Amino acid sequence: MTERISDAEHEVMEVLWAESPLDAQAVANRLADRQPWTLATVKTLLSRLLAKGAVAHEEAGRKFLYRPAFAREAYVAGEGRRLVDRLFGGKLSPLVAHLAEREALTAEDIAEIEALLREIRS
Amino acid sequence: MTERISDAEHEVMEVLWAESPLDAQAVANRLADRQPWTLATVKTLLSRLLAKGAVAHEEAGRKFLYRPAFAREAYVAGEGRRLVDRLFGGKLSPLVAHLAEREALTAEDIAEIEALLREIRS
DNA sequence: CGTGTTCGACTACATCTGTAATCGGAAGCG
DNA sequence: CGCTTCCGATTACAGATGTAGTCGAACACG
Repeated sequence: MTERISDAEHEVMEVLWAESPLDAQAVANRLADRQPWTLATVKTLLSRLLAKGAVAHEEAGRKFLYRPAFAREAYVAGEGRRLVDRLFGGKLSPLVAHLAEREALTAEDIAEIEALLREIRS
Repeated sequence: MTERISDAEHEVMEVLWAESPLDAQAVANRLADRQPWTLATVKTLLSRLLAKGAVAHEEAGRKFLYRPAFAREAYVAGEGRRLVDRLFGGKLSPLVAHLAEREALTAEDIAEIEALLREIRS
């Protein structure tokens, strides 16, 4: 939403986008192989996300089930826009140019993007 | 460099990338129409950037002249990569797809990117 | 030479972030 | 009905960040 999501919080969001609703314990479990956080840490992050309105919780007995408050698509689009605005004056082509120049897009990547553009143009 | 640059610090970097070397006062002046920061704030940001190794200073009499320690190109490429990694599993095409879908690229934008890709492919 | 000006350096302080421990109440076990 | 356990809520605390004031030294002006 309007509130910015930090890196650590983002990790939690990814888990919930992959599967939800989940309780705190479950979220911590899915995070286990990516991050060395304790359950307490995950709980804190969930609370903060809740306060920021990035996740919603639903009471299930004595515990909460958390789910994202918006789709990953929306988040990703927002972050992408933010970056493109900050670094490329809002224009997409320079981003493509930069990454392309430095990262050597595979032929497949190029084909994919070209197909995309063709579709948009029509 | 390895050190992350914050949003406020980034604003300062932009000024220096546009023109350098500049002393603190000059940087504050160029920032004036973008940010309501006082000279003191700008000085703090410059010190932090110095500590992070993002700018270098050269003594000129009793004052310092600051200049970026690396090209904007490098910074931009790094940030772009960071975002693409975090949000798109390192693949560029989904980013293009998302932005394209939501932002309605102009015909010109599309042509530009296509030209770019054609060039890369060859 | 004295005094106001100008710098950078240092200090300040609230908020956000990363990371976690503790506390009080509810639930379950015996 | 007690004791253990599990949960969310509260508290903790260091480092980063946004934003800025103060201090001591060097200069410039008169």
